[in-house]
Amino acid sequence: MDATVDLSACRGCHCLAARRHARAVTRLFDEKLRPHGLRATQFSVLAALALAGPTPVTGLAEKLGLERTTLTRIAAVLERHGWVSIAPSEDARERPLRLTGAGRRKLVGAFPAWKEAQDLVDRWTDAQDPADRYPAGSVRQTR
Amino acid sequence: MDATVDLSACRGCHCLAARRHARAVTRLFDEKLRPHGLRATQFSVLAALALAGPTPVTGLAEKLGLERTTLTRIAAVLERHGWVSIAPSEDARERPLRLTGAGRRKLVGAFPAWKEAQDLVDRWTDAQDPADRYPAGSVRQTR
DNA sequence: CCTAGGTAGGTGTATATACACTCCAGCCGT
DNA sequence: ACGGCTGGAGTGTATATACACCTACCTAGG
Repeated sequence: MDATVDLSACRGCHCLAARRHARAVTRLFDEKLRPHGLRATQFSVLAALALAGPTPVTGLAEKLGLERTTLTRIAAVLERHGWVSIAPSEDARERPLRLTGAGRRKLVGAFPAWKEAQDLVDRWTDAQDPADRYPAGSVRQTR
Repeated sequence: MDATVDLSACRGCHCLAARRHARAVTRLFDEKLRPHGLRATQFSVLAALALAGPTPVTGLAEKLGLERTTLTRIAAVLERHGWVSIAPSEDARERPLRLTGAGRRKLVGAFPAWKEAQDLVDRWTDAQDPADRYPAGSVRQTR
C-alpha cells in the first residue's frame, strides 16, 4: 500500500558496497593463493595464529571479527589439513588453536603470493577514489 | 626453510579488513531485515530488480559484482519464496529475472528497516576514521 | 540443412557465514 | 556434596560464495 518509497536510495547501499568490495578483493587473494591450496580466510587464520600464538576459539574469532561458530568450521578444515591443532590447556573448556609446523611452512610459503595481492590492492586504492568503488570485474583483469 | 619472512605485515591485510568490514555491516543489515524475513543479499537483488526491471542472470550478477553461479542459487531461494520469477524472452537461452508483486511488496515493506541500517552506517563512517576500521564487535553495540 | 563455435545458464562440490540450540566443564552458594 | 549458573565450544540448518564442469540454444559457414 505504499509505492511512494524512493528505492533509488538503495543504489548507495553500504552493505552491497562492502560485500561487493570484499568479494572482489577475496577473488583476487584467492586467485593468488590458489597455487598454494589456501583460501584467503584460511590464510588470515594461520597468520593470526602465527602472530598471536595458541589462542582459544572465542578470542581468535573476536580478533578476526567473525562469528565463533564460523571459526569452528574453518578450524575444522585447517585441522583436517594438519595446519593447526588443539593445544593443551589448564581449563578443559578451552581448546586453544595452535599453528603446526606444517601450518607455519604453508603460511610462509604462501606469503609471497599474499604480498602480491596485497600490493595490487595497494596500487588500486592509491589510483582510484578513496571510497571503495571498484568497478565490477576490474579486479580480474590481471589474468 | 625461510623464517625471515615478516608476517607482521599480515596485520594490514586488505582482504581481512574488507571481509571483516563486510561481515560487520552485513550482520547489522541482517539484524534490521530479520523481522521481514529478508537477508541483506536478498534485499540487494530485489532492489536491483526493482530499479532495473527484468534482467538476465549474467547482467544482474555483473551489476551486483557477484559470480553468476552465486546469483543462480540466490535467485532459486527468491523464487521459492515467490519474490521473483522468470520473465519470458525471445532468446530462449536467457532467463530474465523479474520482481513479482509479492517481491515488490516485500521490498517496500522492508525498506524502512534497510534505511535504518543504512543511516546507522552513515553515522559510523562520519564519526570514525575514513578507513574502514570498525573495532570488532562495535557494530553490535546498538542492541 | 547441418555442424562448429560461442553464449546463457545450471550442477557438483567445497568452503564461508551466522543464528538457534545443545553440551560439557568449572565455579559457587548452601 | 549437590545443584544451579556461567563460560567455552560444537551441532543443526540455511544461505552465500565461487570454481570446474555440463547443458541448451543461437548463429554463422559450408
